[in-house]
Amino acid sequence: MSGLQPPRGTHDLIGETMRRHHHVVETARRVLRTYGFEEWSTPIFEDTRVFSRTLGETSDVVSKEMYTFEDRGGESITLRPEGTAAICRALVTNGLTQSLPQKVFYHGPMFRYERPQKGRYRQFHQIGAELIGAESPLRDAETIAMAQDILRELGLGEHVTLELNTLGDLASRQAWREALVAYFRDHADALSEESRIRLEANPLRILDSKSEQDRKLLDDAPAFADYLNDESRQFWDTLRASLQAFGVDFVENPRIVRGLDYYSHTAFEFVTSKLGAQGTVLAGGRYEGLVEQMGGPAIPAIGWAGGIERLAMLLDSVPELPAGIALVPMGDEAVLKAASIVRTLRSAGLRAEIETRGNMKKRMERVVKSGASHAIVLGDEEIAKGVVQLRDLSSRDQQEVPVADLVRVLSTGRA
RNA sequence: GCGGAUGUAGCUCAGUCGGUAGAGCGCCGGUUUGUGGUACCGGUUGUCGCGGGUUCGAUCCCCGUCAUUCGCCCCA
Repeated sequence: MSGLQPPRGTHDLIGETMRRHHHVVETARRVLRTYGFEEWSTPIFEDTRVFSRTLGETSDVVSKEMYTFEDRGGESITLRPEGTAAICRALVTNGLTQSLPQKVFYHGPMFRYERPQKGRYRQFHQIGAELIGAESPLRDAETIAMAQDILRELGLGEHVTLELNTLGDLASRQAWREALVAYFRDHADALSEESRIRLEANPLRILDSKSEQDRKLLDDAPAFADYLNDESRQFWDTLRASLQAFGVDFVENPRIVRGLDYYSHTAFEFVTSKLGAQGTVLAGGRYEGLVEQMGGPAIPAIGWAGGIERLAMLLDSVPELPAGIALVPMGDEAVLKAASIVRTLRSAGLRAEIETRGNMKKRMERVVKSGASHAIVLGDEEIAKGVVQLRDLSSRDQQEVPVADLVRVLSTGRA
């Protein structure tokens, strides 16, 4: 109870928590394969510039949430706060900009120095996918469809809705941003204190504000739709048509913006109301300048990342270990015999364990509690005859089975 | 970084108007080491989150701290 605790915002993945976590990753991995995505694993720490350059110096993540330190050689190192920048770095480092598209997924721990809350940790886990070399909005739609498939496979289809927005291209966004800043400057008095700060640092964030006074102001703010140039508008139209073609339902939400600077055009979030303030469960968008910032050519990409802890908390059912077979040997000789039987069962792919503690009643109690489907009881008498007692724990039927026939009986269910 | 709540056995929680603590569940053993989750009997568990202060005496009061949780910020 006292003594050493895990550091603030970290937690141990044990038992049910770990099974849920694992189920999320395994399910995602299965779906991702069907889309032709391949798994990459990049270092957990990187040269600080990988993140500081690309995420935008003014973003909160870079300015106050990164775990940055100097290593013994004097290099500035950062524990990765997200996955995308590192994937782009790896793409360039490994010379893969010549062979596009690259369809990549990853999962693992990320680190952000934030105030912990339910579903928000300092070390948390993400699973993410990046399609680098995404030539058309069709790829955006496909990548979003993939995310939706994963959520459905996890049984979260009912809990989660897709919210979609366009951020336009750089030119559209700049024109709109100027109009927006001008508008808010004129109404600075009516803005909340926080939004007045955002006005200078990251004005698009004001759209996201939860303050009521800001919301009122937003109704009359310049609408982005009026600033979309033809190219951006066409992209947006094609994206929505493609999503429909892939069978993806979505809700347009003009207030969706991105915390990180490298996004353009597509921005989306899968949202739930079941996790309090941490409602976003998976989010992503299109980014066009990131590979270039890593020293490669300008390559457009689309990607997303999901919070594994948040997804795991939403799962209705908890995956269990497969039911096993329990050996209950009575007597020293029987224990050794059980060891050899258990070995045979395991090499046949069955889960098998030996129960040796306590009297027979206690052993059977533990065996039943462990969720085993069968018990195998053996003592001197059985050993002499070369058989075991095989007991089906749900029907309570017990039969005598020759040791040599065990695997066959267990896998076919008949003698 | 800001504001609120919480912290007692492995778990859920009660309690002491200040005299070092309890219930249920769980766990362990027993009812002849050859048979089932329910029965009966017995047993086990705590630096009452940590540090300091007040007091003859603190788990209880005060201060600090750590952690959890809810909201803000931000985000997955």
